[in-house]
Amino acid sequence: MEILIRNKVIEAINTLYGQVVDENQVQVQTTRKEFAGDKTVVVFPFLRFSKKGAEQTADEIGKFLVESIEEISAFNIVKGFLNLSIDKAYWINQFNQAARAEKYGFIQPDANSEVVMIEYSSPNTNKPLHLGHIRNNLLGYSVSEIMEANGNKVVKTNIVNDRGIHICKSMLAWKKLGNGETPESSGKKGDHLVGEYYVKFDRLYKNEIVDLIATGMNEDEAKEKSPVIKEAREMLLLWEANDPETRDLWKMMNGWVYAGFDETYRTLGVDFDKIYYESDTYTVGRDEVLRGVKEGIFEQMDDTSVWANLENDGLDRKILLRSDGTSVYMTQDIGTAKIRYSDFPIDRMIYVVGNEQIYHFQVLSLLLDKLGYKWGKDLYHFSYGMVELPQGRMKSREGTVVDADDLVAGMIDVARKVSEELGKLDNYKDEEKERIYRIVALGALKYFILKVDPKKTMLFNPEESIDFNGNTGPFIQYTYARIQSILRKASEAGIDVPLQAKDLTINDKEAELIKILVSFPEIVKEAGANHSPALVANFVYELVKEFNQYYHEFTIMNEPDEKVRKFRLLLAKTIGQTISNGFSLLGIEVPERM
RNA sequence: GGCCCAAUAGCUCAAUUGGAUAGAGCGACAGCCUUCUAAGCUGUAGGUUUCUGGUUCGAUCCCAGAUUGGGUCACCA
Repeated sequence: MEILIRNKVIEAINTLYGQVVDENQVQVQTTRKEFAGDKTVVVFPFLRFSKKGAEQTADEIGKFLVESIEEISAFNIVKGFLNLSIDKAYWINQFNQAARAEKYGFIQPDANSEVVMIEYSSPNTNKPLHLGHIRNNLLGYSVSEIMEANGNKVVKTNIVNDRGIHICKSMLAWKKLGNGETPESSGKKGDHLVGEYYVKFDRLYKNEIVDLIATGMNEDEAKEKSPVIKEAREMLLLWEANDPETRDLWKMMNGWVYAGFDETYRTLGVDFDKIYYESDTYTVGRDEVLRGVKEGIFEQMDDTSVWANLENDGLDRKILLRSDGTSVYMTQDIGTAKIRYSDFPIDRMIYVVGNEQIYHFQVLSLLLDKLGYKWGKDLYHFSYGMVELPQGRMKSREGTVVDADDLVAGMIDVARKVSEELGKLDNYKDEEKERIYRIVALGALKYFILKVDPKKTMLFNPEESIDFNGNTGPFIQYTYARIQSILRKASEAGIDVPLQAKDLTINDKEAELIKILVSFPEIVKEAGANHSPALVANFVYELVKEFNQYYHEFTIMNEPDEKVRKFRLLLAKTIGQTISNGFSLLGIEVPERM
């Protein structure tokens, strides 16, 4: 409709004033609620063509549009804004399209669809997942769903950083202090257990530094000379040299971590189509770097370390291989990229990684380009903002890291408490109750995180638990549950919900609801273009808020006019479906009752 | 210090990408359950959109500068 209006406006200006205007000079937008009308054309930009006042120009264009577009029945003018009224029949027709489709607003991928690979999560195997990872995982999963709803073939991928000096640190601490402790022997979740040893290493290291400084060494030197850090470095060399004992220990401890991660991923409801491990890709990266040296793209120093000089690209020098020959993060990312492109026919690559790594991805993009990969230049770094606590950034040293598992468990406790107080589920089996608590708890957490613009830094206050009232996941789930309750009542009463609405008049509130509802396809598209789950979240909230007012103001089941009653049932059902579909894009489930 | 990013109600976030009187939730205050689930609905209070200039018919949005906060510039990841 907006496109039609835009074209007709261009036509109007051409016939009325003999001028050709560019398509993007014509602004058509939904009319703000406080004014009469459905669509608004901003006429200010056309005044220089008409050489007339705003009101008169609007009037002339308005008359033209009423004549040339059948669905436009009337218009009004406020200042330079031309508000067009569109027939309710048009909206009912639009509504029927929404009611008819099972996945309204979604585009099915086909053979010609682009293949989009989305990397997210990418944990290190030396510590458990925390709140920052949660934002990453939820965004990654949701963006994947959104891209798929936009008709792309999506491959969700995860690169596990399973090797490197940081992994050796936990291994070393476990070897020194572990006494053979395992997840089984201690009853601890594997990733948490390994995380404890990473912290223990840090403590050892710090103590050694303090001791060395006491002997008169300066800090930098102490950091280099500490025996335990030297041991860790030796361990990394042993690991890269395939030392069996080191490899076995590594495999065992990583195994514990993976079991822990799997559990957390399952709880969060995220998954992957293909998981890569840095231990498999870093050698490919190293070979690529060495090829770069041979071809004169990178330079090797006398100490054998390899560097990329990006000063001509406005960046710095970047190390690619250490003097001891071991790889760094960047080396691995080069290898992973190469392998991925040979595994899949990737058209677009999206990295869901925090904005602290903007520089890293600028460099990666350049390096891949220099190595001759044509896709290097247009990799997309989906750079999201940090999650901060009221005191600022999470710091493991200060023990302020919010653990992912603890957070989810805490949310479930709150959901249980709230639900028990309300007592609406008293007649249900414990198993069913627990299932609903989980849905609601995760709905609260996910919505809380996904409703904010991914680019922005967001604040999380662990002191105040996430709300269940107002603009929240549970509020939306609750509305969905109420709709299902109505539909159950209708079904019990033997009322069939019609498939289409026809031959009826709708009230203003219903028209308003339909207008919001039918904007969903546009929202899905925008969310895809902007990689923004927040747009979907805001849409669903607006829809639900409007529906709750409607629910309060009008009765559905008790409506005496059968035709109206049936239409309202269809309206409620369609809105329920859209809530569910919208939430599915966020990875949030909806309960049938709560 | 160089570069990058942000700043909107007491708090957490929106604002159709330059449009109309800047909106929600939380918190505060006042109402609404004999009525399809009150995790709901209604109302009141709350704003010099950090500041100063500029561009424009029109600026929360674009530009310049300042202030404040954050990120990043490692043989860490």
